[in-house]
Amino acid sequence: MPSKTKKLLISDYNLDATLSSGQSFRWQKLGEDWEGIIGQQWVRLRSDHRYIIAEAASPQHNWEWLKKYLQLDFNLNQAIQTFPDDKPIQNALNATPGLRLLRQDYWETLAAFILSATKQIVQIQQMVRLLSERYGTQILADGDSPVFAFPTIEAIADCTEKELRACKLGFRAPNLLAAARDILNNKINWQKIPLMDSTEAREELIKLRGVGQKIADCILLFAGGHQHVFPIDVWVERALQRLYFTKSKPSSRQLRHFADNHFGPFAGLAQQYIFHHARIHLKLK
DNA sequence: TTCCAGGTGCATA
DNA sequence: TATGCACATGGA
Repeated sequence: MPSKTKKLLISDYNLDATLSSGQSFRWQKLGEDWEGIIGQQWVRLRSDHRYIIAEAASPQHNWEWLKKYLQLDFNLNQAIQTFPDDKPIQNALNATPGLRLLRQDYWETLAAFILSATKQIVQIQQMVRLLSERYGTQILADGDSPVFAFPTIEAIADCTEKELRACKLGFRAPNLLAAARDILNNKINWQKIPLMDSTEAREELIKLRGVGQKIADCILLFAGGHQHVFPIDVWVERALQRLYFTKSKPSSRQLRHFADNHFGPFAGLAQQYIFHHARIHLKLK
């Protein structure tokens, strides 16, 4: 029977850390609950040690969309076994057990990370919210305020640069606009990206103005599920230097090489642990 | 007031 | 290949 609520069995799933770790920008914590938007669905989540309790705005025939987004079938323990046995990564693991990677929509991830350039996470959330309120469609929700899906590619492509700047995007506005229009004009092979290997997909994504390796890697990891991809941002760069290179100051090229060869097949997950650890626990800068 | 934020693109040497 | 800088906006 379709139901508005669902009890999902979990183990080692740290919902708080996962939803607040800078992968997705559409979640809000209200008391013990998380309210968020996944595609066209509003959902409220709450977790204890053994379950995530989900509540949707309308009765659901199946919950695969949520299971996929949360990656409930991902074997975290097996992935962690492949991590290097060194202090830094083990410390990051111990600091936030159960941190996971989500599997998000390609377009929304691309757009959000185009907006992420030199912005704090709270400000990215604000830009995404403004864009959604103004150019997304309203969706059914069971909370206190109206909720909007992230705007479609077409909706963004129809905007003017001025309208996007009015959503506080600043110099990111022309980049987001060009990305939407270039996708619709087939300037890049957008439809095939999910089928490509990571190298090919990255080459395709960085054809977009405002998308370099870091943003492309976030899309590959958070939307594409390319587990070995290791995005290096300022936090991760500082953390790697602090944790692994105490005596020398490696160039960003050397760091890139180190990251690609040190963390193994689930390097992307290792990156998320390092990022979260650096942001929450380490006094970097 | 000043500094800086999940970067990128471009100029310069 | 490496470094420096501009690019908007808002919070600390």
